[in-house]
Amino acid sequence: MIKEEILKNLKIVLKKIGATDVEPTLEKPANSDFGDYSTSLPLKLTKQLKKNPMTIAEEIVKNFPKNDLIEKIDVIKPGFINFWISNVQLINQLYITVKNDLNYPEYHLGKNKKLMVEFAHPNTHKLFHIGHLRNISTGEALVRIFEAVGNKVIRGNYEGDVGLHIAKCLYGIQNSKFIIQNLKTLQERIEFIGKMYSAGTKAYEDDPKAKEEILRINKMIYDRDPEIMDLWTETRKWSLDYFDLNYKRFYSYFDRLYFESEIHKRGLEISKEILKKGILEESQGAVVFNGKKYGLDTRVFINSLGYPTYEGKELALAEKEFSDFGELDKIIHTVTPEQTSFFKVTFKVEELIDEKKYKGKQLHLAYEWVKLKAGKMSSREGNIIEANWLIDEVKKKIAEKFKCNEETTEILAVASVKYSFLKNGTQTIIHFDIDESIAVDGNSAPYLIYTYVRCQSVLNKSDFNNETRLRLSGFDGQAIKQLNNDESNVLRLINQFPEIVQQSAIQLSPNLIANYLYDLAQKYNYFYQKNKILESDEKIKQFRLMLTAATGKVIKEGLYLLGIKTVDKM
RNA sequence: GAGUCCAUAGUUCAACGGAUAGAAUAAAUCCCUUCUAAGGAUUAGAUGACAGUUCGAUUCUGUCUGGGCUCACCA
Repeated sequence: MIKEEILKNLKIVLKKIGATDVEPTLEKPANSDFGDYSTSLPLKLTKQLKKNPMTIAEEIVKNFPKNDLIEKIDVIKPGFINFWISNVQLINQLYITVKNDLNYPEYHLGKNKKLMVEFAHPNTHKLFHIGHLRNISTGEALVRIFEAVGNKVIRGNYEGDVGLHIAKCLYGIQNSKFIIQNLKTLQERIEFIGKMYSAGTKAYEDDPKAKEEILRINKMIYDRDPEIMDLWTETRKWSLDYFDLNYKRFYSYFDRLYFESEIHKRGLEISKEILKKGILEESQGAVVFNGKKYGLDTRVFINSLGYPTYEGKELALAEKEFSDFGELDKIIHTVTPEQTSFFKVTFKVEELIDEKKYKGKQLHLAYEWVKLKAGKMSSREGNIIEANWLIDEVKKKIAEKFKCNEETTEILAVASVKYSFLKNGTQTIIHFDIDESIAVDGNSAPYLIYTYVRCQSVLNKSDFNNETRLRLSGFDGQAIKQLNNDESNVLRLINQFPEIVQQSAIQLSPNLIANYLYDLAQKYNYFYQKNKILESDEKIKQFRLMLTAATGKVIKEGLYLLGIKTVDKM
């Protein structure tokens, strides 16, 4: 990597001119007039070296080793040094991009190069809504990005299949007098349990008797009472079958599904053990963690009925997750931000249980909500947007506009929705409006995919093949002199791709890749508009075909990292 | 009340402490016998308020204003 090379050289130079204790830094200037990389080191060194920044800059440049990676080094007031990568190097990288598999710089969260990304987290008997879709889009992208930079990543998914929400749903079913055997399709079944959950929730709030009954059902589920088990097992399976279809539709899968039903017993055990050890304490009939001395909230681990809460269960989940796949460097929990207090507390308790095993090993990635522009999404108000419903709506929109076949329409619809989530930072609350939010033009997946298709189309019309690519290995001189601005912009962006991927891993930010791809597509389309490819002189034509091939490859690979498929024809 | 996250064009979003704060969309104008116009070009528009740190602040710190979320037995 050129970046590393420059940094290495800067380090040597700094030592030479007597600057100590400074880590060299390189920035990527927003404005391309300022080179491919730039550093503001001279400005930072003025105090230490007691010289003015321009003098320091000149000194650094004077001592900077000559090499053919760098074409030009500029010093610009008040004290920036700008580096320009040589065309030879850029084209060499372009060649590598087209010819070989893309190679990303590595990034690891620890020595084992192994982590778990825990995501999706739908609860059975409840709707799979657009919030889950954002979660799964984010989680899947993170998994692929971390794999790309050299990690073994385990996909975990913690699904809630016991607890009050289930009891509410089952209560609803028992009181509906509806014969569930009459429900034939999965779709009907899913809609049915959705309605029953709403009915149960309403009864729980409005009717004290119903509440009592629901609590009884809840207890029966925890105790695996035969009287309720059949219904529980059957309806649970409906949900799980449905989730499987969803995961498939969104191009995701999991190495391990964790269920609350499989861990709540152990959660209770652990909570009781650490109560004895004094980590937890009794209070008002419940077992709680008193977080005050750590500046944390007090939270309940065993409720006064003797059942483990979400917190209590989490202890067992952590135990399992950290033992199922050998030693992990990190577990990334992709969960909404209102759980921040919950995770702070459970991480702390786990650390108190076994510092060596847990401390610093977990991270709560608080990705934000998808909110409705007109009010909140709430099951009580019945205005939750189901994930599949949204995709189907977008699909209709795309079918109208693009008139492509079913398979392509499906891919574009999923791509549009995923991309519209992923182009935002994880911390951004998405204000959702069905008419505006899933744009199919502008900064959107169809735009990127269209650009990809355009690249393929050009290549297909050319004689571009392996042989001509190989002939280009000696590509230099003449063509380089003719490199114009449009070509240069695309070329430089293509060179940045591996670094962008690494950055997005470091910052846990898939949106960096999304924005980069959009930038690349824009630059390529501009180039395409202004420059003929197939009708140029042979050498230029070959070079432009290389650019086209690389652009297509990078878009496809970048979209793959975001969990988005491309098509070859639109 | 305490904690936490957030505040950028009309709207929806970008911007590792750097240089002229980028896009999309909405508006106007222009480019189709075309390598896919599902595209491209041009014009106009923004950092909530006040201090501080810094050579330099949208970014860091403090106060204020306005929001979201959380703070004991739901998950």
